[in-house]
Amino acid sequence: MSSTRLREHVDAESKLDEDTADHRVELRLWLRLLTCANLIEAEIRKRLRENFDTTLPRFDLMAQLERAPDGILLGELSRRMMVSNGNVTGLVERLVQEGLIERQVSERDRRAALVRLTDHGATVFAKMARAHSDWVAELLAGLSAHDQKALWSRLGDLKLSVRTATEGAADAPEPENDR
Amino acid sequence: MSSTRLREHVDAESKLDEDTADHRVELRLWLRLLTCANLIEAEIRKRLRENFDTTLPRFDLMAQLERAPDGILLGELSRRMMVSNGNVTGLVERLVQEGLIERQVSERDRRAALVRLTDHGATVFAKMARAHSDWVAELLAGLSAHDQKALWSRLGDLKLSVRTATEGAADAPEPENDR
DNA sequence: GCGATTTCCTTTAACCTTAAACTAATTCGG
DNA sequence: CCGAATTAGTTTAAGGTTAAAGGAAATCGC
Repeated sequence: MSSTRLREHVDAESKLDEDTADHRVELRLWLRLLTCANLIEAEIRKRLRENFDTTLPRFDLMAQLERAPDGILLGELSRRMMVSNGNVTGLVERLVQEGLIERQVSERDRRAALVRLTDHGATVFAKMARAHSDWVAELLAGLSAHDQKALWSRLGDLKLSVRTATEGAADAPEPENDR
Repeated sequence: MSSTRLREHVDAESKLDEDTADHRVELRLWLRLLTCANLIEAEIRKRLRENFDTTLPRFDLMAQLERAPDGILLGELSRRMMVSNGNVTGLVERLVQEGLIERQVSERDRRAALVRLTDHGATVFAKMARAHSDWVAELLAGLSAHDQKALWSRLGDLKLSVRTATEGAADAPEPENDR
């Protein structure tokens, strides 16, 4: 009844204090989004470790290579994975060590290096990818197909909102990981 | 016209191969969720670094302390932050070093240690929290209030789905970060 | 051609993160 | 009381991550 209850409806007032707006709704939304992503990610990391003795970054890297049978440059790889160059250097090093991928210095540009899955790597990745896919489906099983599509669509809006707010004056195509 | 176009409508067939189901929809949803979370998180990390010369984990830790003016045990802190004990040990070490928080060994249990914000830490955190809140609102500004609520609600379903799939036989209350 | 610039990648220093092993203090069962 | 089990934190080893600096090769502009 008192003023605190009323304030929600007094647009004239709330618009005036933009500098002190609390943004409660946005914060809760962001925290929940983060919680969801972290829960799923943690579970997938755990299962990758337990079942295949590997990590999510290595899996992600191999997933990129699987889509590029002819190999891919390190720079392009780091762009697609949205991580730094130095990061890829280390990941590639370890995966080569494990015999899952191979590096090859480019003929026409000796700065550049191509990486691709080895046969063994492709075999291993196929197994991991199937399991990974099943796990994700299992974790999302509580949502109907309709809900999944609705959520996907709303996340599309969110992605656009973030990109718009971030890319100040840019208009770069940007990597599309999720179509 | 051809069979590929038809297949989408042939339920009898798709239900039969559950073992080889491709889970395309679920995978795309998960990838998009991850992309959104990563975009926002990366931007916030960047701004925390540029504006306050700090990191997201430190900010998160201080946010927990701000909600517990009387201090909090390290174990409880690691539970609320959903990270390992050892992780908290290191973060606390650095924040103490910076004079933003203080540690105090418990009187009644000399294994346990309380941490709380220093006055300086509280002042600094207040500034960071306001900025952080504004940033999140800015990034989500492309969504109407209605869309935000709808997304929040769908993420609630998702969270439940993941928790259900994860907590095999458990029934723990679980920390609630986003209410 | 050739110096300046750009591009591709690696290295470095610092931090975050975890699982597993460990230390020290408390509590529990007799 | 005292040994066993539990609990609170720390340490360690390994890895992921970044920004910034650096090295080497290619390209650009005259």
